[in-house]
Amino acid sequence: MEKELKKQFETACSGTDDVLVKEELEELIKSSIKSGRPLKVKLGLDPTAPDIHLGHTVVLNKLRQFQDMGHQAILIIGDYTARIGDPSGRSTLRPSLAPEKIDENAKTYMKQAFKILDAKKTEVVKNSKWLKPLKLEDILSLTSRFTVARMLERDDFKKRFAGNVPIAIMEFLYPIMQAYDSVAIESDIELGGTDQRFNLLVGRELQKDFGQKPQIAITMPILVGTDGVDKMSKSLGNYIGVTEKPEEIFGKVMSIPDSIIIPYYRLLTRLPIAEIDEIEKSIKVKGENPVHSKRRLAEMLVENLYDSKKALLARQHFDLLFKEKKIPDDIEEYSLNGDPSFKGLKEIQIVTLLVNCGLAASNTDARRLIEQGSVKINNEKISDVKMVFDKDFLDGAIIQKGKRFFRRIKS
RNA sequence: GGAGGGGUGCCCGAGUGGUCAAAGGGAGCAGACUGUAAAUCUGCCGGCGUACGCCUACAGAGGUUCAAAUCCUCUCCCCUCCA
Repeated sequence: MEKELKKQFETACSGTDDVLVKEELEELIKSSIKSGRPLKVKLGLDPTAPDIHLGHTVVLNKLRQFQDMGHQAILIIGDYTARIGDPSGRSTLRPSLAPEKIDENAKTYMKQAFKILDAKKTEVVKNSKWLKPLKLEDILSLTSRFTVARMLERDDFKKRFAGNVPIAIMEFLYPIMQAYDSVAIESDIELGGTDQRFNLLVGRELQKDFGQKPQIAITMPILVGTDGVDKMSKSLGNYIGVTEKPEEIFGKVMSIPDSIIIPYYRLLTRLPIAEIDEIEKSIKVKGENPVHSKRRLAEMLVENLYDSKKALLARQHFDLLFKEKKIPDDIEEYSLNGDPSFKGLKEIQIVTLLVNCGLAASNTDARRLIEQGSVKINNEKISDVKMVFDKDFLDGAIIQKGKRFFRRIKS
């Protein structure tokens, strides 16, 4: 019992940014073990942006850990909140989403989220279920429990208020609605990113007001992107999407800087803390070459999102390409006959070919690449910009740009 | 409403009549080294052309001039100070 408690508690806290309040969490786990009642662990999701990357999975992984310990995961789809449109961030009002669009987004989101979560053990609810029936009097009663000063404690509100950036009254309602979700499902624990800290705490307060035991707020750190500098985001291009191909994911992980290997282990894998500490020690203290840990990480991440077989294949693909410098066999094809600009031609210029098959951005770019010696056809370096090829010769040939871009040419 | 400052290539930023496709840095691409790491070094980094060359570009529209990112006019946008 003591051992189980320690294990669960440590797992719950591992990799977190903050746990409020730790003592209460320990109590909670203890009573759960004693009574055999699983804890309700809540995670709210925003059905406006359905495409998820590893940054989003940090919190999903944490939820999965709870599932694995036998607790109840509850995903809340913020359909009601999304329908109204969140004006957060400047004055631009986000367009309110149509219900069908919300459903569609939620569906794609879940399809991706279930790469991490155990779908069978996840309860999914829409918050319109309890938010929609609320009457104005209910809402007034809810809002009367919070003060403007309290709301202004939230960091972004505070900054906007100080900087004279407008805050819509409605925005104050968002934390309250989210808090009401916790009341509605009587959550024991709510997960979120560091930016959710305030909202999670409001949940605690509201639950207390409703005579419930306040939820534990667990915040997870923001994941740094593959560049090792900025937070992972699609717009910065430093992300790894969960729907990307296994080889792609493996490759991207292999390109991350050494400095973030351990943080990735902590936030993206479900390895026991002790084991991660061990890996860290072997690199930092024993001076082991970090590639080994990185390869293992890459394989694990692919396995998480796909399966062990795909992970193995991805690794083999990688080795083939970079260790043995061989040409992979699943190369994108490019058909000469399918390209109208080559119609009727017997001879094809290398520059045009590079552009048309998508390996070069422009003729100038193509010429540049050739001059710098990065273009190969059938493993032979092309050094002459004016090179012309016979169409028949090109059939089945493999054209390569740099280290990792290939095209198989068909006539 | 008044006064002033500013908008330059993917980003930051220099440039105040020709020598400007526009310094410098970052990002990016390619090469060397390596572990698709970091650091470092080299080359490239608007488009078209084999090339002397041409076209497009310094918020937008006009104008002055042999010549404009640079001067003038108007328009739009941003910032600071005063009321």
